[in-house]
Amino acid sequence: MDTSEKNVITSLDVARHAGVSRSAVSRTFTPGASVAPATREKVLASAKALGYQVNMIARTMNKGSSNFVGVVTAGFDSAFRASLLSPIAHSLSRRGLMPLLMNADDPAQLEQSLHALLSYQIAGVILTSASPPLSVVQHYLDRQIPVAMINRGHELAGAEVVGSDNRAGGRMAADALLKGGARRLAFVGQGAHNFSSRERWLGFSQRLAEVGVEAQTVFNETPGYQGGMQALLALFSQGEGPDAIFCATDMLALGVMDALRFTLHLQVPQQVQVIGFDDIAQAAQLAYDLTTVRQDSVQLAQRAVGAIVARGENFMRVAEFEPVPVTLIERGTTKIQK
Amino acid sequence: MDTSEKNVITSLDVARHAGVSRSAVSRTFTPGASVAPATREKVLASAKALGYQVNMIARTMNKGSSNFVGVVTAGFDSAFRASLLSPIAHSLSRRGLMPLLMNADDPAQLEQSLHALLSYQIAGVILTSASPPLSVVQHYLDRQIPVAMINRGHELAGAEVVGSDNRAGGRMAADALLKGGARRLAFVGQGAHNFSSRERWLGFSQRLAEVGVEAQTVFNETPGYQGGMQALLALFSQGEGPDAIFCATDMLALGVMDALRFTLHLQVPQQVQVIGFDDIAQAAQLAYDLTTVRQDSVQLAQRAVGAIVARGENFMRVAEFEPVPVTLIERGTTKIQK
DNA sequence: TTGTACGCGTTATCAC
DNA sequence: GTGATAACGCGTACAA
Repeated sequence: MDTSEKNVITSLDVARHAGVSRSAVSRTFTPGASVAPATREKVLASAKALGYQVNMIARTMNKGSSNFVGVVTAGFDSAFRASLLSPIAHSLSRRGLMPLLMNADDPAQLEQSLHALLSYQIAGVILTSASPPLSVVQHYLDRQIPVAMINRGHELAGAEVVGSDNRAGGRMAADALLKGGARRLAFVGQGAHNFSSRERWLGFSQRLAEVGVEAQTVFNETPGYQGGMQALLALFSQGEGPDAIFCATDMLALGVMDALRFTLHLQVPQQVQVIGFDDIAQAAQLAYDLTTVRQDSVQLAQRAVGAIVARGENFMRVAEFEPVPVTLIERGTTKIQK
Repeated sequence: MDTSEKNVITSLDVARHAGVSRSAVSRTFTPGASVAPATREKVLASAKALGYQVNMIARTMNKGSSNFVGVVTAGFDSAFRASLLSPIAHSLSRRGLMPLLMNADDPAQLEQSLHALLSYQIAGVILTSASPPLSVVQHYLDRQIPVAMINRGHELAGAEVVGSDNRAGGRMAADALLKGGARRLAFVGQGAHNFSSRERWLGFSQRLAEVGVEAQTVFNETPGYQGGMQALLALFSQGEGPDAIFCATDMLALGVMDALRFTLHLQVPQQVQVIGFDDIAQAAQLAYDLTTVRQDSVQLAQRAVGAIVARGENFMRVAEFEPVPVTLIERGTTKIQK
């Protein structure tokens, strides 16, 4: 019972079944081709009958470019980045593009992987991570492959940049804390090399400067929950300590909150107000109920995908950066006075 | 300055540069081919000089199968599933395979997408979601494409099944709660159609039966945090309510805890003990400090990838299911009595 | 509008 | 061990 027949249907099979030529079949499945409605019908009928679908690999080979889009992400454990992944996959799929996943956790491996992507004739690359080396990214641009970066600086001419209005978010945070009566403000962020963290701090401190206040700042290399705890203990290790803290990410804020409550036994928000950034799902849980600045991850994803597509059609297009609006979500870690 | 030269290097370019034939180049880059060390050296040198890399698309077309592996996931928002994604990508990459991401959030779209994967000559599919329709999966098996499913039942002959030892985990949870003096036990799980949830409940209730105890159970259709809150309120809506609760996932447990603490104002673990399942990062945060049964996601990922590879080499191999061990992580939501 | 013929870059087969 | 040659399945200029 050796049924090792080639079970795969090609355009030739469909052509024969429909009594037309292979090119007729090809044209039927090529958007924007010229086929007579009659033959088109015949072909589609035969295709459905045989279960034919275009071999994307063959199509890619002869057209020279695919519908693969590399999605580079470091740390799916980051809740916000994970929340970006789903809408990205969705947006790509809606436009007939295929997400090729690329893990950027290991910087050494990453450079290889990014280079390897080139041999797949990819249609573009989306970077959601803060880390990938720009040297490799330049390779893509040299080969006319569109690159979109989310929440990064405009360090690379020719790369599309999509991002939230981080500065406005920082200003919102400042206003909210001031409105709650804050007098000694602090900022907790990630390493100064981190673009979005720096932007949020800039917005925050600029707003404070306008009202003549200066904020204490801690840039911690350790990200996330642990980083937040460390940063908080550093803030309180000398002097009086702040009565209001703006954190560059929600995860930092959760660490800050837990260190405040369980290590220093301080009340949030009565003694110390806290604001985060991102609005991850966890921020809404009752144990934290964190006031935060929400990023619109669906919007970010759509813009990144849109940018890839647009630049695919015209690689030399002028990219104008327009930040995606953010929203203050007021919950229980700030004091609202009506 | 129209530099629209074909900038891409092919094996022919390398062949010419090295003064050999195209075949020699191809053999050099084909694992397990026979090339004279001397020519091999020449080829590699030329390849490096020109910046050549094998065109994977052309290779795929010629060989009839690619190194793409479809990774099907519903809801990256689920922390545990997200934690699976990173090791899967890593394991695949170590074996020279490429993860093609597939979002299963929209069931209607999913069936199309899964079908579309076929036109990419994929080498296999890994399902981490509980939902995908088995009908489509059968298509893959019919075409001799390996399929690995994580934490699902053996519903499909020929599909590789990888999973945690869910029953043992349920037993551990029972023992831990009993050891803490529990008398009125309850189980909170996801809909009965959910395989791993059911298995965990089976282990739990079997262990309890051995000591002559019966548990109250709530199977809630709503998953995650919200589902946990709902389930808990249901448990306490009549009668005395349990003094110990085993939840099929950590997210359910977090919802249960917050409803206990913030809605019913009960003490955890003094009045009610809680145990979760998964050990997501959030379980270790001080605000919850949740005792839980840890799944080894790295191990699960490696096995799934290994299964794909093994079955790719021999599609008819006999797959023996061996559950991945789980570990009880004791934290602050159970009472430990030495 | 339709069919014919060629090329995309690679690997497998076959003589040498 | 090496080099020529034939596929792989598709899109598309070209001629009809």
